[in-house]
Amino acid sequence: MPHHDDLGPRLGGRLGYLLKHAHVALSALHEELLAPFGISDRELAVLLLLDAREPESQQQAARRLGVDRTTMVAVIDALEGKGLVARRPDPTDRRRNVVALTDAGRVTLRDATAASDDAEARLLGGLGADDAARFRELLRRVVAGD
Amino acid sequence: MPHHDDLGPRLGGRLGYLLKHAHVALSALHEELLAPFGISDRELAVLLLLDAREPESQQQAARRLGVDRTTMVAVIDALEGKGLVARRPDPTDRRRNVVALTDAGRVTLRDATAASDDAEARLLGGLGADDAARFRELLRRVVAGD
DNA sequence: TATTGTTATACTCTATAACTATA
DNA sequence: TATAGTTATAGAGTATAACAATA
Repeated sequence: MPHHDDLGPRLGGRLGYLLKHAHVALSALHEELLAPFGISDRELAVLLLLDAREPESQQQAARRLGVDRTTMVAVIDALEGKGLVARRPDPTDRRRNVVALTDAGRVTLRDATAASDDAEARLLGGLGADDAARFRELLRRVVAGD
Repeated sequence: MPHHDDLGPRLGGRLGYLLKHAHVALSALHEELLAPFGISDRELAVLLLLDAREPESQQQAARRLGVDRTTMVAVIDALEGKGLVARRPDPTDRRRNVVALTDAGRVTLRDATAASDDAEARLLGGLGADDAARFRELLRRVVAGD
């Protein structure tokens, strides 16, 4: 991980620098805390999406996550290889795969989400509970464009 | 750019998702607004760093930005090719290059920084001035670990 | 021996184009 | 003709290893 020597206020205060490094720091925490469950932060995102939206075709899931459908193929391949999701042909349109969580996938999702909650809490550890909640809400509004 | 269909609160509220998409949105704004100056957001970061810290060796600059020294070689190559920075051998240690802004580099830095300020303002456009300042301060504390 | 800049190389992430099977 | 999944391929971005010059 970066060493973070002093940058001076001009670069160190830029939003691009700050957003990138916050994301890198959270990714490192996720890599560490999700390791026991054998999944990545991106795979957890797909499990969360399927849990909320199932049944969902691969392409629908890809659109919601903002990635290409060809990217989704490899992610689903990996999750299926671990037994966490299953592809079934959609009976009403046999071009499609419906992707659904398995029982093992639901267990992993529950435990890995708790680990991710821990990673988020560590990232925001320096803020008190009130400021952490404020930060979450402001960040949500930034992304939503409100 | 992503279409952002509804994700449900579980995924759409995760910090990893929010930080990534805020960063992607800002990168897109930077790509658009920095185009007239012929530099990328990463090149602007290096110009800002050199302006604050010059004279600086390539390796010192790389450490401060948290990237590998081999990555910095290509960035400096590009900036030098555009006439915005110049490499000089360090007289006191001839293994090193001292990298300094040229006059053209200083002009580009000034104008591109104004464009980047505009990009940041657009990203935070939905927040009022008070909330934008609050968000900046909280994000800075998150990265600093305070 | 260790360090700086460099090159060559490889690995990850992602997208584009083309193929297939269905519609 | 168009769409879903897939494969092959290529382009960023970044890191590791090895080399030459210098300390």
